[in-house]
Amino acid sequence: MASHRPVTLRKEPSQRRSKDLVDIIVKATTRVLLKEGYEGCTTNRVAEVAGVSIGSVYQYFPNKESLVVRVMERHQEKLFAAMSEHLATLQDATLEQAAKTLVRAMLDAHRVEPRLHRVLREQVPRIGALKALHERYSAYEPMVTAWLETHRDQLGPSEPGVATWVLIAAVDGVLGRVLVDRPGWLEQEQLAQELERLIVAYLRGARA
Amino acid sequence: MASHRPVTLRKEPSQRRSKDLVDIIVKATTRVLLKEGYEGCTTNRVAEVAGVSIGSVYQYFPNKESLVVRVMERHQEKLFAAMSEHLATLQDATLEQAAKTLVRAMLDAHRVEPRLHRVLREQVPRIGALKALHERYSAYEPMVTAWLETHRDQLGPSEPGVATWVLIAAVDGVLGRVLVDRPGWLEQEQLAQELERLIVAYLRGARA
Amino acid sequence: MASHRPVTLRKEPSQRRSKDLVDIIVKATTRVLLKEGYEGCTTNRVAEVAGVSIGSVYQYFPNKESLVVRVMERHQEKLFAAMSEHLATLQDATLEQAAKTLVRAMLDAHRVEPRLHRVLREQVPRIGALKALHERYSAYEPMVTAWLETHRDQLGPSEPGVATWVLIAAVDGVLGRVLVDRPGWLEQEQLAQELERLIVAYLRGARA
Amino acid sequence: MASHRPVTLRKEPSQRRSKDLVDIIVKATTRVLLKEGYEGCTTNRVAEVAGVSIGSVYQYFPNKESLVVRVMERHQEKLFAAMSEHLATLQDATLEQAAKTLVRAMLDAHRVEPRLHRVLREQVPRIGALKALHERYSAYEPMVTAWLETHRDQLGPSEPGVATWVLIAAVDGVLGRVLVDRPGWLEQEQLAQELERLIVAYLRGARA
DNA sequence: GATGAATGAGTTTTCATTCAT
DNA sequence: CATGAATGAAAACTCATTCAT
Repeated sequence: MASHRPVTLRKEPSQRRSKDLVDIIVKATTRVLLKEGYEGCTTNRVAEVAGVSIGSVYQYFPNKESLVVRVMERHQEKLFAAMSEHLATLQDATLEQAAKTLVRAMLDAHRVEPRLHRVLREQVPRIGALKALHERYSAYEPMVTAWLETHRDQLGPSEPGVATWVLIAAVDGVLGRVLVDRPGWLEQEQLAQELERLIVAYLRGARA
Repeated sequence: MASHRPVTLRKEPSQRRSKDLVDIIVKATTRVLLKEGYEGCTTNRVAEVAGVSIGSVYQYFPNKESLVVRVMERHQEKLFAAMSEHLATLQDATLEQAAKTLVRAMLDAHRVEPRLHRVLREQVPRIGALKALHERYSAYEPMVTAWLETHRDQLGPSEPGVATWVLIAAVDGVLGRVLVDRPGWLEQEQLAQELERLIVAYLRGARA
Repeated sequence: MASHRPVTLRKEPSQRRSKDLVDIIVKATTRVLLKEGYEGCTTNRVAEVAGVSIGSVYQYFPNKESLVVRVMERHQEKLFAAMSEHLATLQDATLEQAAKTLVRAMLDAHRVEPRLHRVLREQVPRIGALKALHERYSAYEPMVTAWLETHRDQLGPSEPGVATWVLIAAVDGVLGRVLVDRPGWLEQEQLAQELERLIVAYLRGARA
Repeated sequence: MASHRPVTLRKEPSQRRSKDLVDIIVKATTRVLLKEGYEGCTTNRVAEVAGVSIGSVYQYFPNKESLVVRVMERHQEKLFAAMSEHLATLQDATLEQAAKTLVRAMLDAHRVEPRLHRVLREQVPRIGALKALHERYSAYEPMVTAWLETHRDQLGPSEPGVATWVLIAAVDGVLGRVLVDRPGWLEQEQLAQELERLIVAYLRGARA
């Protein structure tokens, strides 16, 4: 189904000039992705927007997918940076503070480049890519799990690993849907509060 | 970006023979979607798999998208049927029972044809379609909201409308992620329990 | 180049009902030709507009071209009728009267259904058909030639046969161009006068 | 009816190689147009005859029509060149000389590539194209009008502008018909004489 | 005869990718 | 290294025509 093709750079750009080149191409890909969507994101168009010859694109990127993957990676890095700042303060937080922190972190992540985020989520149809997105996106899971483990006494019956996974999937699911169906809500305090409540309640655990 | 093309049938199949034809074509589309993904789902391939001439496909379907939309609609109908059975019992349920019901309903929906569900979620990149999917998918929201409204006293501070939206987005988000990253979990009791706990806790509401 | 396919009716419609049918189809073809042009004039569209099944169309017309040819023939008949009335009075006319008559005749012919006339001239690309158009269109040439032969003494040096041909081609050329480039002129007296002058002058003949 | 699609080149061929390419394609289009007519002139056939990949055709030509338009333009240029030579001598001509010049000019134009000329006239059914053809074709009208204006005293009652238009339409009509119905006449001196007579007579003006 | 569902060869056009310059 | 002309497989879609009912 998903034929597996290479998505890594053909060669690491070593010199200054080639680094710039790769950068320009990735930025152009982003721009095209935003303006024309995934379907409209043709390699020739990217080259044109980058002001670079199509040959130069293929010098570094083995195929079209690798371009998009690279855009995703860049985006992830930014997300991760945005979240890390928040999550660094997690360790000594109370449950309420932790929830607040996590929500702010994920909201901030979604605010980095919401339109790009949305395009990447919706329009990038390749399975492999989507999975990769999830994996990298969850690179901070361990931080959350760690916190849960050191606060197990205050928590309900869920396993820290599972709870982390469920929590992040849930919050991310809500945010993803907000992005598509209710973009305005991203800036509303009420959304943050609902999500905090969701987290606190779930973690504190209501025994049935 | 998302050029809007018609997605309704060219003409309603009236005779027996044409109804069968449309049915065969939709089934073939499903099969191709499953085996080759959205990108591999070409009109010619669909015709071939359906054992029907390409012209016959275009007799009823104005374009490729309309094929996929039709598959989605069929799937929705099945989902909705699967959920409705469960949700019919909602009205007099306690909070715990309601949570259980909702989770079973959504789990069942995801079990109807999980691989198709996944492909439709992941591989159908067209915005319009995705939104339509959400809308139809949420046709049962009112039932949940209704329940919430009649049990407001047992609930936390969230508005019923908002709570429904958040809840469904959250559970759906988790299930969607399960589908992609942990397909095995669909059959595990633990997942259901976590989700029930999530729902009950959120609704009962933990005041900070 | 122009593959020669049959353009005559499959069978003469004998019964009243079939005559009506053929008539309806031809009228529908005309309508489609006018509204959508030659390219948009598909057999299925014609059948639809005629409110008749496509099978019925092929019952009488062996192929698409034959439809258009039939429209042309009908149009010719009308033209011819329109002209004949005028030309019947030709025999005893003076040169000036004859010119006037000829011009009125051809103008009237072009006024019968100018838009259809134009479409037939411009949009019907088939050589065979065009030639047939010319031939039938010139069915009245003999009348003109006859007049010329009985008034040879008043005329310049041109051969009656050649003069007729040239004259008709010239006037028709002007009118065809008027139809395309200056449709408004069709109703202007000045055009008629210019053409009369052209005819009289040419026939009276200016010896160099 | 006449959907308006772009007919200009996608990009100007700059390098030697691409200029040749465009040239080869246009020539191939001409050849196909001549051999198979407009209907048979498919882009794939053109590419094949040009010995070029279909992709290369679409590199420069946005669609099929633009190919034909380009052929027309080339033809016009040749016509115009052929006529200009003759018409350059018009200014000091007597009426008889002017008529001769005009006829020679138009005859020469029709002799440049009579079969192509005929195909372009007959087989190019698109309205826009036909009008454009007329306009470009009449680029020399002003020269004729200018001559008429400086020789008004020798002329009959017609307005120079109108007279030019009528004259050219008439002669062109005759020649067009010759092309289709009597191709042999193109080389006959008698045709030229008739046309000269037509022109002189009309311009000198026979008052009714 | 009439119907209209079904056909499928044939069109236009795109776009990832290569490779000669 | 960079260029961008050239490639061509493959996609979406049309429409004249047939033929089973």
